[in-house]
Amino acid sequence: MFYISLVLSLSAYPKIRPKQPYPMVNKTQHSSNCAACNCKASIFKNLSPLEIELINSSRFQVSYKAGEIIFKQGTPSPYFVCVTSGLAKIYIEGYGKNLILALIKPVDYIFGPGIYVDNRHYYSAAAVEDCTACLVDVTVFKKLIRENPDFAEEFIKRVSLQSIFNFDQVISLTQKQMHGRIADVIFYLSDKIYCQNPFEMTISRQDLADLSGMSKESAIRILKEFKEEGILTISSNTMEVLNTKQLRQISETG
Amino acid sequence: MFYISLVLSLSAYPKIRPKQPYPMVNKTQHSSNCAACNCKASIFKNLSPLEIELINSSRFQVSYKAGEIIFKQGTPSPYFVCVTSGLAKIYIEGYGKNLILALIKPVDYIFGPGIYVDNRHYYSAAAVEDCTACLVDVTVFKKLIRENPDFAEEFIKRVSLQSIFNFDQVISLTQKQMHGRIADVIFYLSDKIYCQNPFEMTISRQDLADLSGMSKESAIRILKEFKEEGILTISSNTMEVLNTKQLRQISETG
DNA sequence: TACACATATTGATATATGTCAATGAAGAAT
DNA sequence: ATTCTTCATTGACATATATCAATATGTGTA
Repeated sequence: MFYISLVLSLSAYPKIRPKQPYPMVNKTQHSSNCAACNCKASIFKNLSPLEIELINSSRFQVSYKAGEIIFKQGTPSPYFVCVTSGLAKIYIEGYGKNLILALIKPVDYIFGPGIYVDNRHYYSAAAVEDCTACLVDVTVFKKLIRENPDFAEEFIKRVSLQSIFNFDQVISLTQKQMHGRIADVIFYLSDKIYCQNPFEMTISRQDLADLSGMSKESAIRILKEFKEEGILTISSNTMEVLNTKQLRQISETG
Repeated sequence: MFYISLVLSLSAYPKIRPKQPYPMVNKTQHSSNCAACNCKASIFKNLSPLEIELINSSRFQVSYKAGEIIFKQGTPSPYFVCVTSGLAKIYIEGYGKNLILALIKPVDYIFGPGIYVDNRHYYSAAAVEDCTACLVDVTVFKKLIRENPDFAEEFIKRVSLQSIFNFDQVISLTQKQMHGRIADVIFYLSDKIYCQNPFEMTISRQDLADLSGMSKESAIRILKEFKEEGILTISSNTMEVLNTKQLRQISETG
């Protein structure tokens, strides 16, 4: 499905975050100015210095520990969330299980479709690794959409890209068997999220299952088969794809 | 993902189109002016008379016979398509089978996500019943998005509504069993598309299967079970839901 | 160290669902 | 009418996948 949300992943994943606990900082703290920030989401590239300052003035920073919920499906949604470090997931809470729509890494944003409808979240978001994020008031965001056509166009473009990504996702979920779906998720992780080949999977097996729309046990079994066939190795959550070509073929033959 | 596309369904379905063959009119023909047209898509409500005229001047009308392809996944996409009569479907051609993302009825539009990306279609569209449609040059559409913030905001709102619809669709497809999925499709047809209770199903069983992500045979079997349980009746493609409450429960229990 | 707890793994089993093949029914074309 | 073609229906069967239960592994804490 279909396609899906207003989230984008365009930048490279910098470095795997060590699992050391962060100090909890949940109070508002204006850190360095947006204009000078190297964690600025690329969607803001078309904004003037004045407009950046507008974003900056309504912005505040929050830290989340791994596992913490960032926002919950059904709740009101007054913020544009920009993930500046760590890894988060957005997921729909369905009938007894979750479907992960995407993983969000720095510097990407989370901006649900409810904001232009009824100001509610239509999916939940949670920190997979310890995260920091900048929150921006949506009214500022909407104001800029109205006032800056380049920004509006860029936004629509990103929404469109996300739709296209989601088309592939729905087809994978509804028309491929488990092997193909797991293959797709592995490519998503290695190419789009961790962007390395031997990569440390900071997501759980349950998350892997929620990404591929199957039970945790099934996901584990497929992984085991892939190991036995020499397609990949896993040791203590570090996965390496050994036979990309074969994995690609599994993805394509469903 | 469902989650998916830039299509919207807001208006009521007027009347079931009889299956008489239309005269094929595939040449350009400017019919009556947009400004006076009662088939105007509601997304245009915020446009000034001057802007409406801009749409009108770049617009032309086409007829499609049932079964004909309107456009094909992968091809370039220079038009905004507004369905003015009949019924169309948009569908992704996946691995051996299709997934219908939505049915499009008058007066709704088809406007794929590729238009702001690489100008290609990411799904196909075909006439289910005989159709007429108005095509508008996308450059005109994009120009209006840039120049009229109300129109841009309305457009984003509709894209968002579609995303939300697609969330439900993906959850239905990936987390419900066949009975629940068929129930969802029946509600979609009776509440959103035909908008009547005894309604004539102008879509085929294959379409029904492609809407619910299962094989044609399975879809037929579930329908048969529903008939046997007295939930609905079908005679010569006229379906009537007899026990809405039970059908709703089947939808919710997956 | 030992315990408690969460997460990962494995096996056995039930079942939901697709595939294949055959038959029937309804139009369209001759 | 009769043939032809497409679509709908039904049954038999194979299998992909979830569920349940048991065990293992790891991780933080007292």
